[in-house]
Amino acid sequence: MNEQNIHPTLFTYNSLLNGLVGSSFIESAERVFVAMKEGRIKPDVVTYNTLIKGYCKIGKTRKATEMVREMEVINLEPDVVTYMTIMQACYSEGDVDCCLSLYHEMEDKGFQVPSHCYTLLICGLCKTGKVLEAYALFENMLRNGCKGNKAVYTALIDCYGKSGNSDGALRLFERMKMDGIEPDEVTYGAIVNGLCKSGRVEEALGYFRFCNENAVVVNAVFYSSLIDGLGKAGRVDEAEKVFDEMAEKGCLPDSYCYNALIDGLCKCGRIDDALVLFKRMECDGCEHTVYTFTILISELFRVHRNEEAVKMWDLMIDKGITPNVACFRAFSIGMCLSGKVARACKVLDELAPMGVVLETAYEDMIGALCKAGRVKEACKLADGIVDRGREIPGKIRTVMIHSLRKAGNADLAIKLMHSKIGIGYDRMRSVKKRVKFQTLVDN
DNA sequence: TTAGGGTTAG
Repeated sequence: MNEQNIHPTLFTYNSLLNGLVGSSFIESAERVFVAMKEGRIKPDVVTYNTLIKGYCKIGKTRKATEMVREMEVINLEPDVVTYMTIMQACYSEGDVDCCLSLYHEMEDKGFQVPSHCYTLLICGLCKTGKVLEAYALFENMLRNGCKGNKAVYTALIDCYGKSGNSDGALRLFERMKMDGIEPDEVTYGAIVNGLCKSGRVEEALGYFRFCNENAVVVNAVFYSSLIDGLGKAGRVDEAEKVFDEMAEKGCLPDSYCYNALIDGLCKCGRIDDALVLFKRMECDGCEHTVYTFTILISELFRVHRNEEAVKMWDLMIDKGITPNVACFRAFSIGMCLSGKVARACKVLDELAPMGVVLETAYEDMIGALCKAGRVKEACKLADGIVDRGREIPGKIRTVMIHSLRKAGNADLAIKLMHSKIGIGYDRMRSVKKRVKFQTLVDN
């Protein structure tokens, strides 16, 4: 046996490292890595890439990036795999800017940019709604000899649809087929969603029929878009039919489907049917979500069933569902307009210790009151907010001015702009004369 | 021995 067979080779080390990283034994991998650096066989680019993958896998993208710098220090050139590993991690974290800068770095270094790199960039840009940049990169991708793929086309189609350009989406759809890429249920889902969002429900139904006739199995995402589109177009009876049909076809409605139908029923004034479906949702084993509650709370307030709306809110909190900004907006606006401004503020205070911070809450409440012409109550609320030191007076003042202007009350907005209301009160809340908002409507 | 993507909501 020669020496090479007795001692572990670089290949052995790297394989060992890969196994450890694959099982998320990162600390053991680090020990092996240190041993390599101190030993006879020095780490190579594969060693580094493997460890970088390990860091990315456990969410330590920063540490992974530091490893690249370490490579540069020892004159070990990072390769395409190094860049792609980190880019994949950035993509998973939703950091498209990081992906872009890695891409530019690769280009600067003269690397052959892999097709998957373009895929990640285009999908990332589409997710953030940057349709033009995404399309420009798509053209780059083709120019550089890469072929379009299902994910790229679907992401672009979805992004075009969401930006209100369904015609652009349909053109890409045709191009995709010409390119020899077969659309699947996800692609059709994106098409249907885009069409529904721009009110082209009839065409969406056409694609639905096409899928049914051509053995394209429609999934719950597709159904939810269609149910939502039909409901928003006031065709809730058809939405109900589609909803029932999906279960018959063995596709269980998920919370998106329930919420879309509940919303459609509300929009058609069938709140009681919506409440029945709300109960059925739970019985069918489908969890209520913050969206379910938001839809129902808004609608109950809208039809002045205020008590029930409040009960709905309490039920949500009892169930441990955390309200988001939109949900609290629906609740607080309803409360303000039904004259319970103080109660809405109290609820907001109670949410803070639960770790729920709703940044625009006061703006929404002041805005709703101004819009309803209830400026006096808006002023009282504004004073209350400043009294409790919840916001700096200057910000509340700006909010009031914007709200008044938006509500068409330009006279009061100008009066507030030129007055000293809210000013003269410093951030340290030392006692200083402060002119109350209330004085705006007192005389 | 090292990198893999896309669709749903007020």
